Amino acid sequence: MTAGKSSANSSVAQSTSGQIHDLLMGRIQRGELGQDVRLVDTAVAAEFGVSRMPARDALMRLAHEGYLEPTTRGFMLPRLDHQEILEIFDLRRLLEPRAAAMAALNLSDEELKALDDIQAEAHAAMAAGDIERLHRACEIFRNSWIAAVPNVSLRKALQRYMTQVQAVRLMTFADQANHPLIVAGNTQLYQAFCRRDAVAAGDRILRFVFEGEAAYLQAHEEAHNQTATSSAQAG
Amino acid sequence: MTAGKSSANSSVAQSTSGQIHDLLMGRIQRGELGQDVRLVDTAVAAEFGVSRMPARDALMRLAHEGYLEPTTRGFMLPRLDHQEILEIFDLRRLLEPRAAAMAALNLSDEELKALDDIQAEAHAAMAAGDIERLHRACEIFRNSWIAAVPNVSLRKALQRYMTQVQAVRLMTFADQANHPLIVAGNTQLYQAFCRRDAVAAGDRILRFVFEGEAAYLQAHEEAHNQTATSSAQAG
DNA sequence: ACGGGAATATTCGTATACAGTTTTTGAGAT
DNA sequence: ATCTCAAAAACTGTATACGAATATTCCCGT
Repeated sequence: MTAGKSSANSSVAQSTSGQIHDLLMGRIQRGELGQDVRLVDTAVAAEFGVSRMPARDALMRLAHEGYLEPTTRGFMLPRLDHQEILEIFDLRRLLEPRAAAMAALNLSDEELKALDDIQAEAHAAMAAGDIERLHRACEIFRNSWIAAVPNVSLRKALQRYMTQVQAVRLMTFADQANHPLIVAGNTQLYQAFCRRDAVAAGDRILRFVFEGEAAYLQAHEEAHNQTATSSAQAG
Repeated sequence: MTAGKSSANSSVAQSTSGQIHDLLMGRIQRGELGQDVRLVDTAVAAEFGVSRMPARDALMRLAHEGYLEPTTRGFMLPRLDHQEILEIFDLRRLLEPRAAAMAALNLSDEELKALDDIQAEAHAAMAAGDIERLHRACEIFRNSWIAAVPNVSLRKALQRYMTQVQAVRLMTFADQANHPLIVAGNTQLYQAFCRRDAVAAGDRILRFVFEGEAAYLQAHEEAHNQTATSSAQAG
């Protein structure tokens, strides 16, 4: 709505710290940060050719927004624990059906076309077996329909759980068996949007969240077993 | 879960900026900030006897969390417009029933006792016709049961709309006819909590939000008419 | 060789300073 | 008296500096 109220939406950043914030968030969103990299304000400042203060502000802001986690030695990607992820699934079940329903009534033809395009991209990525590309396409698909939610407060609330959604996606995409489910789910959601069928859109996204939770639980289980066996081998 | 992960829960703050953040948030929560006060970092720093940096950090953090709004000259309470308030009612209808249901299953006997005490205080305030005191009591009642919501993410989401709740309360409390409705509603909610009746608690809070919206719409209408007549008189 | 503890290094939080920008103030002109 | 424009004040953002806390390293004793 208003132009540059907050730089959270990739709009132009006015201050240096805002620019660094957006740049780093882009890296986080694109998965360019390994799970073990430690972001230290001095290093970030040196990279951008500024003093510690803007870098520190950007890092602290990202931490407060939940995209990074402050440690005693630098900032790292948040190692979101199992419990937290489950809690956010709970929240998403409360919010996303209503949001999708409202989006169904509000999406413009141009926005629907964009959703169609990115769905085609997702299909191509799946066919090519390119997980990274599929991940990006799903991210864009989700952000696109969320952007059409007219309730600003609801929209912002959803955008806050981007990190959780991404983390879950990264875990569940590892199993290729999940890819068709995800793409088909998005296609059904898109079709509901095209029909302006708010009820179907809400139902579909609710099923989507449930399926996502199931896939996450399975991936979590497998990761847990793997860790157990490997540590058993080590010990 | 973990002890001092974030200082958002009134836990011990480690750094000066964290302490200032918590103190200022307490003032915001208790409604001690007028709609026109401008918080400037230098003034805050002087009040707490520190330099600008911790004060600035605290203010910016509060702004990023949504409790304050940055302006060209200091930070102010976010000025919610009509549309935004209605949107947040929508959000509250999605979140609060589930939150109250979970709180009903999670409230300890001590917490229930505290709710009972603050309800007695609310009754006394209503009998005395002390709007300010009733406002505070309702605020404490609400914060108390929300504090018992075990889902951390959901709890934080609810706490973000404190400003809206307060603004609505201030408007609707002006009409004394609303006072019995509010106190009676809280009493029913408390009784549902005591019975560990999650369904009744969820239903009750949903009705509460609807009633709050109706009262707000009426107050808004009246304020609108009053403005129209006064401007007509002036013109 | 291995464990413990002190010295070192790294990093964080805060203080102070300065430049750019915007709002307010005040003097002068109409 | 009011309007205009310039000077001043206030505020923000960033730079640099310093003390404190914590991790790391290295040396020494066992």
